[in-house]
Amino acid sequence: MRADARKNRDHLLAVAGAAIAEQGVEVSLRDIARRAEVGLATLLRHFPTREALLEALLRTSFDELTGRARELETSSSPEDALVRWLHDCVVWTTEYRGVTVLMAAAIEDTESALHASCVTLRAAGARLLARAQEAGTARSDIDGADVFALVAMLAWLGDQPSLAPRADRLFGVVASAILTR
Amino acid sequence: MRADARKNRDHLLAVAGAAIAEQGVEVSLRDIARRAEVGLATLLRHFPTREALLEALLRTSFDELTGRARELETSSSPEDALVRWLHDCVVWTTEYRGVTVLMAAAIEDTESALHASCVTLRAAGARLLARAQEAGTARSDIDGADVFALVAMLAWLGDQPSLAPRADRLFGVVASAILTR
DNA sequence: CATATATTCGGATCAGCGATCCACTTATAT
DNA sequence: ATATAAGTGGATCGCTGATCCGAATATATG
Repeated sequence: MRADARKNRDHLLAVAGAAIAEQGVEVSLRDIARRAEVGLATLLRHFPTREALLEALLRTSFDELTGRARELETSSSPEDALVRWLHDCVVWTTEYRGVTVLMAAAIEDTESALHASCVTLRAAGARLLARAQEAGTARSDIDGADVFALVAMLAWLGDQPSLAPRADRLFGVVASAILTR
Repeated sequence: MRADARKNRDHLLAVAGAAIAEQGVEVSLRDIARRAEVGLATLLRHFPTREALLEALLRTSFDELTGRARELETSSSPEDALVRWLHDCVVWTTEYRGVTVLMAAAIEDTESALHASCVTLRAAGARLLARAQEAGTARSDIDGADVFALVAMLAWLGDQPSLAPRADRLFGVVASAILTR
């Protein structure tokens, strides 16, 4: 990649991160391009879709979350590990208002730039769930896809201004439903 | 209202219902107007916002749901009444893909045409919850707004094609979390 | 260093959206 | 039959993301 292109790409990512933090993932791509003092076409060549832009922006976060899952797998009791990781996931999404809908769409769309990351995340959750289930502390009638859906639900809740104040309490309610104690 | 206007209004409602059933509540208003063989301006005069159109379209459903709540209040045990009504609410939203987001936005926006209906719905749920709480069969650390949020979460889940297959099972999980048995 | 060329850029354009304006039509009351 | 109030919808605005292509430029080569 040419040096000037690399510079534009990096700059766009930085600006996009700021814009999304302010306005959520549905922020106008034109706005991002304007704020980066770059043509819209330039943004769209580097990141042909909104998903592609997000994938580049969230790659680090995704890696951190899967790493966190591995870490908890050895450092905590199965039930604590599961609940803490779910909490980490939900908290993380609050930084990217609106990302949940895109992730839900991506996990079954193999063409989406976010697909692989979402599948990896779901697998990490499934491992933690299986561990708790083997220990007998998580209900056995749910699977990794259910956990992914539950996280998505709670994350979506946090995205809705009117419902967000309930997010913490309802996380507890849902967590208590997953555990068998 | 002039007779021709009334006719247009009714026709628009019928067409809008069909269009929304096919494409969800985010269907293009221009499309609805086109299918009704009417100018976009005409649709927008009868229903100045998407919320206003939905309000007219869903008024009957809203009334049915609140009526159903009253009915269950006398015909079923407190816990059955609560769970069945929640289920009715979630099932109902599946007919109007995407309506959950608008309802979540409307419940705190007193300007929204959907506001009153949402508040009424939340109150109906709060009554059923209180009844179950008094009977000691629902956890006491949640309130009507929490129930509204839980229904919204589950309804949203049903709107996401990739997560919808889990909706039934997770309804059960959430329901079991509300009840204290 | 000068030049060739492959890459990158972004203004211009397109079709779509909801919102608004206003000249025109039409139902209805007198 | 006519006056008038009510209703209509084409045209236009600013916005969105997508695409095209002539212009600008970084870089490799002579």
